[in-house]
Amino acid sequence: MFNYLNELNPQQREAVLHLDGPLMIIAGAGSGKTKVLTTRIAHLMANGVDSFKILALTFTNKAAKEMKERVEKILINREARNLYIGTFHSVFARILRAEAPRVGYPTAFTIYDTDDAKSVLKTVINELHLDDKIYKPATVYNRISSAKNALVTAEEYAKDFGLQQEDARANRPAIAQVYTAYAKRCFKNGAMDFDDLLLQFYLILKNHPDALHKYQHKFSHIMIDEYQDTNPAQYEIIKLLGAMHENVCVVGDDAQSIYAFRGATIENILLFRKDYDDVKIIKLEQNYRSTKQILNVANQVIGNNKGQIPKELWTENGEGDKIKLVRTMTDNDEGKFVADAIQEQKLRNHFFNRDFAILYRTNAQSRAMEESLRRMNIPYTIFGGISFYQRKEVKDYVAYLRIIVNPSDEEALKRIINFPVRGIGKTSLDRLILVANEQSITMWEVLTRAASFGFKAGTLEAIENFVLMIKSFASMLKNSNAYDVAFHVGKQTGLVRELFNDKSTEGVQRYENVQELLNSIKEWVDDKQNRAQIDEDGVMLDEGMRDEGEGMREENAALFSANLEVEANGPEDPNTKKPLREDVLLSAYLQQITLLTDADNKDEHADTVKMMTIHAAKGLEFSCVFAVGLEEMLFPSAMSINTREELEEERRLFYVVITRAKHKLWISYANTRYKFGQVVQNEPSRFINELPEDHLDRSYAGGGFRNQSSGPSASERMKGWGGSGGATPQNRTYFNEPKKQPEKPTYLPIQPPVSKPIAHQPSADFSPSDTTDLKAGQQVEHQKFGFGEVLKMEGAAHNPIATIQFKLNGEKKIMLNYAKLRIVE
DNA sequence: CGACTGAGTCGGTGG
DNA sequence: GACTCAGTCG
Repeated sequence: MFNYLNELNPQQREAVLHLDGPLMIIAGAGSGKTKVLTTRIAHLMANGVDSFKILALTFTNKAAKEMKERVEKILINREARNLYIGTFHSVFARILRAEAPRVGYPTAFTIYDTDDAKSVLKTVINELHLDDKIYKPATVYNRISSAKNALVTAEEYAKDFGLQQEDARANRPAIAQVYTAYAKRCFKNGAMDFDDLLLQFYLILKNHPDALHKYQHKFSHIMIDEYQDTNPAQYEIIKLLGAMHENVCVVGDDAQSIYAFRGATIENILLFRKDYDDVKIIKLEQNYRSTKQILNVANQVIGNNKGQIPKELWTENGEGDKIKLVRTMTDNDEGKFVADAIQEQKLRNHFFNRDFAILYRTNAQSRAMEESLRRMNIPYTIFGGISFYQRKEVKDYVAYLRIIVNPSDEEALKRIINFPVRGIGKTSLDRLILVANEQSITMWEVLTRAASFGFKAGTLEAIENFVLMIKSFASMLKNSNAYDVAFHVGKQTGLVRELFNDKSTEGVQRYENVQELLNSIKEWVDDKQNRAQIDEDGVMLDEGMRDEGEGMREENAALFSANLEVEANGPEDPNTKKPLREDVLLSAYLQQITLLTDADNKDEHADTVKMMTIHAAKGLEFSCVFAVGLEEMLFPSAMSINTREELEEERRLFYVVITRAKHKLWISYANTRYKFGQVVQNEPSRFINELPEDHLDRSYAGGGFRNQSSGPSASERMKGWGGSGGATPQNRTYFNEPKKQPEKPTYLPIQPPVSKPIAHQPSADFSPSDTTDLKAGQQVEHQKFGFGEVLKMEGAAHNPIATIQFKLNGEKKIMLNYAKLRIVE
């Protein structure tokens, strides 16, 4: 082991050497925070701390992964893999697999993402007969989320006079009811939302002394990254967990606190000092990232905020260029400028694509950038926006997997009950929900006992087949790993085949996405199995769950899979088959993917220009940064200019974007910009005025960059050929655009067949025939389309579809249940 | 039942 | 401009 301590400056070393007792590290941007954290972990282990007892919590999977890798690099032995490093959400989710039954949840509980949660909210809002124009799911979701982040349960919420008043003033007096109903429904579904992962864990620690005791012992040393981003729930949990050893080390930078909107509070930094008797405080102020010019600008900007923890970042790095201030006429010109500048820098200074980042306030701003980069043939990757696992086709597939692991999961059930079509339509679904609510049972229970609720014969048969199918999948859980189950499900349901048969561009993409999903499951299973083989003691300790004890684990594994079959096949002899190890089980996989974000699936090392929001860029660094859209109403956001607190958070955001840059920084704004399809004019951001003049290069700001081209602008020229700028999720990572796209829109899409039918006067004696036995080859007459010949018959028995070649109107697909056809011969 | 269409809406950041 | 929702039609 090399002497890692030599790599540190005095402050960093001091932080690493402080092994026991509370420690707070105030780490300025680019001051080597991750290095200190990882070195400290290594040092703890070198000094005899059991690697299983170290807990490190981050906010992103990426940060967790990086930390793991860097610890592994320092340590030569393989101890690093025993560390408990992860995001708050993933670590707590893992613990909850073992502890959730204490609060009445199943071990294989489902984690609802934001879409699932909003969908549940929509359901309960409707059931409460509230107007969903006023009680918008998104708004209500945020409100409930804030409550949970502040550890306010539905009960407490309803009792809190202040909250009731706030809601009344906002014309949403029934939020408390919605919260209660929502919580109840999630519980019934065996599902937790993101915030529940914190709230429920907290409740368990608070109400179950033995659980608290267990985890206090389990984690002798705790480290928290990005401490300024913690919310009260996280704060309280850390406080509980750390209360026994008091070996809590937090790292944060108040200047980079940008997550107040999801409940984070800087208060936690102040509170930390009060919670322990002697908190060691260390400041890291030497910046290793940026040039002097950039750092000076950053320092000045943040100086406009009141109440910062005093610190002054400095650097030994070179002077560097001045910051380039750019003004353009339109948002499209802004994009064009950025693309040109990237091209120029690549040629002149030999930068790679990967050296550039375009950072913006809102995701919507990516479009103008994309268009110009595409036009210049510059490869780019957009981070943020819709995650792979949120895509419809992927989510549908996953819904099947969810339902077999947790049949109470109503959201999953609703997605797939009639997909692919199996004759359980909206009417039947409504009925099902009605019965479930009346009887206070889950939809799944209604399905399993459908016969006793008087569904009509056809529907009943469809339901019974469906139930049988799901049960047969569930019976696989016990003996098969996640991949085998998933593969089987795809095959049996016809999901994969259906997508395969769709040869449209989107269809092919969807098929590929589903293949990708299967690959990811395979990879996950293989990875887990490989890791497992390394352990000699045969105990599954993968991510540090060893202390749970073997008995516990098997019990869990049995529980997961038993869930369904108990009713399906009767209790099984537990001795016939050994239960599968927990970590290759489908339920574990499902919980994990919900916590993945868009960024976790993309290659950050690819040689592409990176585009993302400033929020998403926190913790990252780039040689060249374009901070775009510095306009009033956009940055600062129109919604954040009413209070000092809000405005200061926007300013911190500005500070964050400046400090992402290592060598070169452009700050740009446009005079006009499209918003909701309309042009709006904006003033330059007030933050521009806070930039120190002597560090600015204004040669692009005097209107020097105008709409200089004589012809129509890039975006205008691109209009009309397809794609809304390529912002579709499928092709967000874009490599060398094939040159098939002409400079001018000479290509027009093929016109779809004429949609208006050529008039046909029905025969005088027209009367619809019984078409149940219609066969290919028969001659028919259609009320509107006229005479034709049946080419083929397809579709399910309850919904037959005929393809008919009409003499006047060409080939059409006709659904016999609705169309009126007369059989001629 | 489901694909299509026109109208209406739009508050942003994320695990 | 993009997305969702209610209504229409085959």
